[in-house]
Amino acid sequence: MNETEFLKHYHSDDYERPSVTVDLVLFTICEDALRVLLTHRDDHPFQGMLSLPGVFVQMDETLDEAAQRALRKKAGLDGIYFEQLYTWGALDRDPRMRVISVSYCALVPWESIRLPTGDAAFYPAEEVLETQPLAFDHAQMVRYGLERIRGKVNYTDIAFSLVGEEFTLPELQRVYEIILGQKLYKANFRKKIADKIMETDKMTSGGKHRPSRIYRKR
Amino acid sequence: MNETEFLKHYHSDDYERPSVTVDLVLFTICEDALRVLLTHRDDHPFQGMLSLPGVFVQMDETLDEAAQRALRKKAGLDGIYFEQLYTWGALDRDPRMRVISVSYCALVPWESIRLPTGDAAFYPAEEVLETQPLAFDHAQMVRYGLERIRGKVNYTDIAFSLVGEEFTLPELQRVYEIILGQKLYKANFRKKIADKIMETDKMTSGGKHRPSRIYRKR
DNA sequence: ATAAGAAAGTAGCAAAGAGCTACTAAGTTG
DNA sequence: CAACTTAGTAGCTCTTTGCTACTTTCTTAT
Repeated sequence: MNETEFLKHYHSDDYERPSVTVDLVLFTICEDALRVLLTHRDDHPFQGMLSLPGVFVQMDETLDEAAQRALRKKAGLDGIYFEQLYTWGALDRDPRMRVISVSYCALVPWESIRLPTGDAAFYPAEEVLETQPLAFDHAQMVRYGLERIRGKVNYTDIAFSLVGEEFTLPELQRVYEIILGQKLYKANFRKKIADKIMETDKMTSGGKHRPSRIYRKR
Repeated sequence: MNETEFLKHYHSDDYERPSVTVDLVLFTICEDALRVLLTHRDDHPFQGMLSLPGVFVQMDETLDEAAQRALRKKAGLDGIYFEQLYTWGALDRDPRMRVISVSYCALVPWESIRLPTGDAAFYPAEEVLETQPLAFDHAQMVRYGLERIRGKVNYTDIAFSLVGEEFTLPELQRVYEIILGQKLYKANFRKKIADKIMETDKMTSGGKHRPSRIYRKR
């Protein structure tokens, strides 16, 4: 039996299959806090609770494509940084049926956000985790996302995904501080990121104190 | 409509669903190299090529449970270290049908291995990746697994999962060197892991030179 | 005008960690 | 008992990080 023959006779309907979804942990920084996009659930299960935006994975799209579709559909965003986080497969994570969910983390500068229709809004991540339960296992996903960016901020460039194309160093430092949850020393910070940035000839203006130089990512 | 009512009326058969598998990247260290468990494929597709052991995820098991089942069934192993790696969802990764695969990485000391029946064997990971293609996207999975343990070896305890309960420091150092692909300085290495180990009162014997002290993980 | 206040940006020391070399210790083999 | 080999330690140097103190440049109040 050659390969063509084999494929012809192959039956793929022998087993029951789980549904697969992609859930999105979309972070931004606003008002000195990491915020995560959440929506109120209208329907059972977990009616009235907050949950992450998600989509079912279609048969003709990859996981990354499903994540991009979710970003576009639920947050009106395109072309921003995202990465796969973890895949969740507890039996009862959705009481309706077996659903396996691939979580994705995405980062966007606050200034790029134009929230579309619907009640989706950005909630302070730490605070919302402490004060209320989220639908499904979404609290675990948010925690996992926070861990991931905390773990990666020091040895990757992900922090730049949370500021615009042009930024000042105090602004960028604030991003690091919010992610890490601690104050950093100005001088050390600048030494560390010196090779990742390019200075422009522009300065901020209109502020109340000394203007700050504007930089771009190298 | 209350929640019970809702669940009763919920239809979960409206969408076509992908199959979900778990593929296992099982590493051990033998003959001064990281080796990965592979089997020869008997059937199409990729007949005759090497592939990772894998199982379909059943409706009554979690992803971790599926990974444990694969470990038990394909390698006769139980209770060893494993962690989820990444989930692969390319449309054509399996030509028969849409299959999404959750890859897991597992580590086992060479001395714990009793390979069961079948042709499964441990191949030097780097070498096999360079010399022949693997079935499906399994080469990517192996590469991802290698990256993961290289990335984690310096800030976690995963290296201990590749030695037995009792080990000497030259032996443990060799594990680090093989994972990182470079020689390490004895003195530095010992400083770095000093707080992770406990010395026993035992020494190696029967060797050709000075005996080495035997340690355990703290 | 000029001083005070506040944030931006820099200089430089101290402490800690990593890189490296050279030594001593304890076994086996000829 | 000398030579060899591997185990284990001491200690220097160099780089990085932690931290403090300073200078610079703007706004605001007097």
